[in-house]
Amino acid sequence: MARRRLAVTIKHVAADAGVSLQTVSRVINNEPNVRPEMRERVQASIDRLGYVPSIAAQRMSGSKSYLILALNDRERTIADWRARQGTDWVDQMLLGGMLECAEHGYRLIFELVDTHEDHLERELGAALAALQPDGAILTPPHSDNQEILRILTRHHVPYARIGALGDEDGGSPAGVRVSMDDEGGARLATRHLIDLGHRRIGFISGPAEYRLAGWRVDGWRAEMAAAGLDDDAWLEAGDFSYASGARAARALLARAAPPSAIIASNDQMALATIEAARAAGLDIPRDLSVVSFDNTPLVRFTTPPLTAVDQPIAETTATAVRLLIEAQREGATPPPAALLPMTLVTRGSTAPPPAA
Amino acid sequence: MARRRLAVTIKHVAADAGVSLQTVSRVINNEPNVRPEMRERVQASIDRLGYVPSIAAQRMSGSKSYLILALNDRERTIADWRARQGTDWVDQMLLGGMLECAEHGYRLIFELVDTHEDHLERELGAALAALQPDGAILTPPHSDNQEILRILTRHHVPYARIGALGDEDGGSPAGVRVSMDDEGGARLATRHLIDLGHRRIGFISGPAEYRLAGWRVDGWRAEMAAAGLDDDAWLEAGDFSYASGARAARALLARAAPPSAIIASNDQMALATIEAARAAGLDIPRDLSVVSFDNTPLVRFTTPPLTAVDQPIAETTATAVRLLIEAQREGATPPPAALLPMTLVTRGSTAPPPAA
DNA sequence: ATCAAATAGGTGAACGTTCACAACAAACGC
DNA sequence: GCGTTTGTTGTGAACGTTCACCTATTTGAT
Repeated sequence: MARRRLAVTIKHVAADAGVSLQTVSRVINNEPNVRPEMRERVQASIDRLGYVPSIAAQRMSGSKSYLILALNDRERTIADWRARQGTDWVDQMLLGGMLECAEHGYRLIFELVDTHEDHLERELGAALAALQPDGAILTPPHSDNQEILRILTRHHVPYARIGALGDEDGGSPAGVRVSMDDEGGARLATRHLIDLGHRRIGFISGPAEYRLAGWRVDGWRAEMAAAGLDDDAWLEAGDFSYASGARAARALLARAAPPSAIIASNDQMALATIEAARAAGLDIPRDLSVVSFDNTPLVRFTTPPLTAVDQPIAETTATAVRLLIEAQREGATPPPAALLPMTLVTRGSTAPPPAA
Repeated sequence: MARRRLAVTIKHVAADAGVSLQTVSRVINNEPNVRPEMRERVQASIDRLGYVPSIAAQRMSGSKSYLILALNDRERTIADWRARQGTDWVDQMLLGGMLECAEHGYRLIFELVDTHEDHLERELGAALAALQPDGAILTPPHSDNQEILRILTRHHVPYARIGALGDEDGGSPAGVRVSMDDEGGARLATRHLIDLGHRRIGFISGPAEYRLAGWRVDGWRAEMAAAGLDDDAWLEAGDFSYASGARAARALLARAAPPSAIIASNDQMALATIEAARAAGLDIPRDLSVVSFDNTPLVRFTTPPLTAVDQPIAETTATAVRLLIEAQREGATPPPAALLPMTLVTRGSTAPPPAA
């Protein structure tokens, strides 16, 4: 089972170029105080031998580990995966983060921990001690988990919190924040419908415990008010599930003055809305316009394909990674927070309202 | 910027327990020749101090890195991600592999490399040298890329090839193989329809260059033949795209004796089949039964929800990881290949054929 | 009782890299 | 011309762990 040394190390390069280890190290890390001709000679040796520094050894001697952890809850992730739903954000998140990492020579590690109180400290601590990452990325609901922030701080691991728009991170100034503009997205959708001529625009909200659900309602309300339209008459509560969306859509369509357009706070509820409308004999978009939120692959294959507000999920993680890495360069003070805009993807489910 | 030493190391444990470093190391790695009472005492110190071995240091001294690479093509991955399609397998793959890794104290790293000839050697080599992983997982089409296999072999990194069912890996016996039983899945779907009473069962195939597409056709053919049914009359070629599925479905439905059931080789073509049938005024499942392949989240939200053959994607990666890790234990000789069964998920799109 | 083998534990070096510091040369101020 | 700064290179130790080897102690066979 001899799996021994054939890797080319810094020593080989040093010998080949006829310089000391330290000089090679300086070239690798782009440090100053190396004569250009020397630098070239060393670089030539590096290229010729195909030398690549060992991350393990670098980490050992106090340098970076070039690893960034993306923290996720083990149980929830497993449950989502078993149910084959709701994990779509995972690959977008991952890819966004990974590509940005790769860009800078870092690696993203998707770390699953048990976030229950009695295991969190041990599991997260173990992961941090074992990998010694250069940063961590937190997604909701962990972005607001004070215990996690505390542990990260104790281990001196800088973090980026995603989707935590609030300023309430009183005692934890160590992290950067990256958010999506949920309110702006809702405004986009609402304005699009108003521009098409709609006056009665229904809204199916998400569960109150999700702060982003509230922001989406806020955006719709603000735009309705700006256009002088009554809003509260057409608000129905959902909880992001298909069933709740169907219920809310039926309730809206049963109104004395039913809306000519409906915005659903996520894709599943939008799909439910389509079905409910179809069951009521309505044609989309002739009789009813529907706008969705999230823009998962689901909504491109409905009939008609759904107009949807697109969340920049991948960009969010990418931004988090970038801010984290930039913060490592000493002297740099990156902005403590970033807000990413949402966009509206117009497809076939929206049209002017039926001539009344 | 002092980011210095507060980590608890093996030295602290040794001092605390009053033994040598080596003894602690023996306890950590469950090696023999330690008295039970000694082992207990050391373990107690470990627990009390919350010690976790540093993976970087372990790797340094010739032990494992506890990292497994999941190789993917950078360009294709990025393209898929941009298009927001076809990446669903990514998270299933990742999660399956990651959970299995976590189970054994390993980590899965999703590594994107440029697989174009002139960059492959350098990029892959750099990744292997930098991370020194204990194994690599290859998915189609990389499973059959001889250049990749060669590089991995040269770096002494064991690998698992997914979806490479063939025995044609002449000179590369170092790897294990994990495949899904595409043929068996197609047989399941076909038999299900036969059991429901269908006699004319159409099949929409995938592109010929995908070997799995051929295996699916084989399964359908075998089962049809076993039931004494004519097959070739109801085979239409598709290429996994929505458009090709629509074309194939229309062709099938236009036959003089149209099929009472259609199996599509993937989900997108199944969706297209539904639309084509609906456009032709057919009710599903009353007039036409439809079975899909892949079982992505898409098909749970159609009307009706689709009966589908489920691919054990996550289980595939998990198995690959398990075989890879088991192979590390010396003396162990894991099976060189595993074949995972597919299952049929019965939903609302299949029913007995209309009484003729 | 004697000697060989097995078991339990310890010691120093090694892994590949960077850090702190020393050494030397060149450039600068006066 | 002399001390001082600045730039360039080298040296030895350190990081945290395991490996190879060594020394006791215990066990067992004769």
